[in-house]
Amino acid sequence: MEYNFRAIEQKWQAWWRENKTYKTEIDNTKPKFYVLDMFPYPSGAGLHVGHPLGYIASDIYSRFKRQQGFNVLHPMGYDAFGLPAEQYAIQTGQHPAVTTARNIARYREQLDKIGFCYDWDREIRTCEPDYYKWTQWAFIQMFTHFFDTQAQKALPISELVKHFELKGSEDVAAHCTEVLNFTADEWNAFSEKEQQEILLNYRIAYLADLKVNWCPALGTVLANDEVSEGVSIRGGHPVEQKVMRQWSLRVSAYANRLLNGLDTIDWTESLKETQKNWIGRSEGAEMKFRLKDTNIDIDIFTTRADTIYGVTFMVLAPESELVKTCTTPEQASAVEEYLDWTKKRTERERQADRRVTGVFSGSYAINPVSGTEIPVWIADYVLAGYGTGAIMAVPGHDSRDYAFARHFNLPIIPLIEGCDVSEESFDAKEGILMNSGFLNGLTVKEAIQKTKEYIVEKGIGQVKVNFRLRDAIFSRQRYWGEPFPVYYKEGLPYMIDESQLPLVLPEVDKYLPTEKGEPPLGRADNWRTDEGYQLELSTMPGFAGSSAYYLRYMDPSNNEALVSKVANEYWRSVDLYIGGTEHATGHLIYSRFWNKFLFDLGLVCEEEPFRKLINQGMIQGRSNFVYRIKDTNTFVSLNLKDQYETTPIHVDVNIVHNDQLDTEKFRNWNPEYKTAEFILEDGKYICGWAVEKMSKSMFNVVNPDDIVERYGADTLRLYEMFLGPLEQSKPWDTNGIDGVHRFLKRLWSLFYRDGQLLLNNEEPTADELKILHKTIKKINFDIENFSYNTSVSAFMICVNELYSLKCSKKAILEPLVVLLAPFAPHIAEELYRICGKNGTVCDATYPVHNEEYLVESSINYPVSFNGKVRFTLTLPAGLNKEELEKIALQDDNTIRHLNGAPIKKVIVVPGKIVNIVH
RNA sequence: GCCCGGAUGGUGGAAUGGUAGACACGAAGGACUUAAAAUCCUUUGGCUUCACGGCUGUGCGGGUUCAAGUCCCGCUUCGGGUACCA
Repeated sequence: MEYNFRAIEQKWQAWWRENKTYKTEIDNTKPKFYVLDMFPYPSGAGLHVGHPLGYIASDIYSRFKRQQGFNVLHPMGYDAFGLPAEQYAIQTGQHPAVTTARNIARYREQLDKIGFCYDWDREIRTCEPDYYKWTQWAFIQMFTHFFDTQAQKALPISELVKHFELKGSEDVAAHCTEVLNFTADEWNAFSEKEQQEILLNYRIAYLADLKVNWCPALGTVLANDEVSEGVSIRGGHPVEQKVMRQWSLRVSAYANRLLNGLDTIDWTESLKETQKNWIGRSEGAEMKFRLKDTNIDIDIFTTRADTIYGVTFMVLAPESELVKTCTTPEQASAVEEYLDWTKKRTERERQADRRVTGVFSGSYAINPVSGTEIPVWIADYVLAGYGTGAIMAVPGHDSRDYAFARHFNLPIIPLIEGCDVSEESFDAKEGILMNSGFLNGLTVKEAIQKTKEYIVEKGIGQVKVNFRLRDAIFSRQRYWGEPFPVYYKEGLPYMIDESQLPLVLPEVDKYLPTEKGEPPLGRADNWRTDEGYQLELSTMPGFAGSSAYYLRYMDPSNNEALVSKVANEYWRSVDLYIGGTEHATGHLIYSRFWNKFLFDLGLVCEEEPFRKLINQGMIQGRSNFVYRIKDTNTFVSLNLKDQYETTPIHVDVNIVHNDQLDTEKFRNWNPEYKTAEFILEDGKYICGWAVEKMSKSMFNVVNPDDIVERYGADTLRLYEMFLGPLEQSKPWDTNGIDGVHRFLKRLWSLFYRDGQLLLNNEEPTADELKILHKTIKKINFDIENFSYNTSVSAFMICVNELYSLKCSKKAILEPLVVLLAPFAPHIAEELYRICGKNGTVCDATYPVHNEEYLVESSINYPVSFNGKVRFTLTLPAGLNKEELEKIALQDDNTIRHLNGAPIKKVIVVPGKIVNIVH
């Protein structure tokens, strides 16, 4: 019997399906383990070979944990709402639901071929009403809650209303968009409309006029993490700033908890670092600068309170409300001109063009500490959205202020002893203060502290922590997303009743904005409540559906709740989450926020959703090239190309094997090459190669189906792991896959050769036991450390050694098969049966190594001279230092190497090495 | 600019401070075969030597150590993230 991977894999995939091998239920007799993959967006292109990398890694871990006796939850689903399906719908008129379903079917077919142990009964699709009902439901909860800054948690908005009724805005500890002041009497006298408007200022899901990232090409606003360098991440379209009334989530309220929570989870340092930077906590001081001859204060935020004596001007963001106040009649036209100009600039222009620009407002402010009079400027290097939208400029010690001061000829005062500010500012937070009144002689650190105390004491400021993290804009002017459970009455938003959920996405005639410029839902017939109120026209963004999906897997068909208490308390949180690093500032922030919110409401029992997280590296493409001789249809092999003038041309990597071109296939690949001629080397056409992005246009996309067809799923799984460390980016190179396939064939040949079953019941020798147990030890260690590439080599070494011993003993091979099962489940299942077992190998107990078999009777000692190894000595284990030294020094080789030189020192490390210093 | 990763043969990559290059691909040679595929065996960092062996070698320059790919300092370079965040 040959290793017939096609028959074996089909057989076991069918068997697993029929026997519901991967069905998971709550089982209180077993410890749980939750392994999750970041679910894919089902694109039209299907899976390429890079996608399954993380899925295979998590699959191995799931199977390993199951064999260790855990009850493993390992689900899969689809992040099915999104822009590409909608863009496709605009082009073709096909309903995105149709194309999405088709893409999902294709994904499923591809996934099934790889032999994953997903419990498909738990599959979710974010675009299904049964699923997005809970996304809408969560949104309603966010609307009806506010964030109490004292308690640091979400509380019902009704409690805030109670507070307003009794005390007005006094002593309110609620995270808000802007600080409001009103008395209880005023509150009670407000109209319903006024009250509702005020409450929006506090709700966790709120509607507000915001400066947003507007992407005209996509016809929608985008969140900060969906924009990079002034263009949209999806599609690369320009993004501009625009004020619009939008739904937002008060993520910033959770900034502190999002930051602190990082210390409690097992994520890579680099990912935590990225999140820390994104959250951007900075501790500083807020200070009031009085506008000269007025009673108006300008609030500024600074982390360098110590530099207060070096402030030579102030800058307001162009959008600041104080711009009007500060602008004098003489400067009015110049200021207006500047504001017009900044308004017209897109975010991209602003970022690309770092010229120093700004305008003097005409006003002066008074430094509250030194009493100095300083000019107030307006410039767009100060951002309205951060801090107070105004700064005190210290050109001596801030490079942006320095550039500004130089450009407009404003004074620069050095504040640190010995610093040179003639060419550039001194930004480092170190040194001894000078020119700074009562701060002179202090270190920067001491001075910051002292200034803070001083301003608090004098009532000119307060200590303040600022976060960079912004609230998440939650509206998209698009069709293919979750409808908001919102209707409007007199221009104010209200939630539809929870009993009305899900609010199902309506049909539209076209997936484009209306003539009036409303979002596509404006085209839907009767998009109103039963009472006739207009429903919200925007839909939710991509991250809405992915923010709590891990909870839904725990209890996917529950109609009463997002997740039942029982299911949540059993499965708790994700123990291992594997996915790409590109979600560091989007999904992984939003779902942590969402989970914390649900935690505050007592709906989930764990505050952090993902206990351990691993980022699999990106699989890059490896392109192949052929070299066409200029103006001909003749192609020259790689190593001969320098003799001609050639043009490199991308060639489909699927017609190249080990860099050798299949010239016949090449002729058929494209009619243009039908008559191609080749100049060969050694009878072969060798292609050049380069590592590039995996994409259709580079002809380097490799489809997992093709690999499965040619080598089988087990080979694909092993090979993806064998490529290199999981977390490292690496090019996909099919060269080398033969080695992994050969390994499986060789393993098979320990059982069957030339049609003969070799498997026997003979007693294993000590050597054979040592090989097995050494492998068990190594594999267990490697799996726990996610070092799957070295596991695969360990399996190869094991099989090679057993092969050379001609070992076909069941006592050795059966545990080996169980050990291999997480990596190559199909062949393992088949061989397990050949060993005479009945159940599935998935439930076979994972082997544990026995140290007794690993004891070495002799040790190979390298003997080195001045650290250079010259020869080795094979000596019995258990010799002590003195014995080892004596033997080594007496050895002929030692005498020869020393050649009479005196010995200075001998280092002996028992079990390791002997080093002779001379 | 800042932050985080990398850099080891022709290639992918191994190596708790202790024999650098495990394992695999590729290449070369050989066995089997009418032939090919498959399989098996041998060699394979570079230089040098008939050979034993020697020299050299983990991006570059220093250092610590009996011993450095591994630790420390200073660079070079390639990826990734982030960017007027005061």
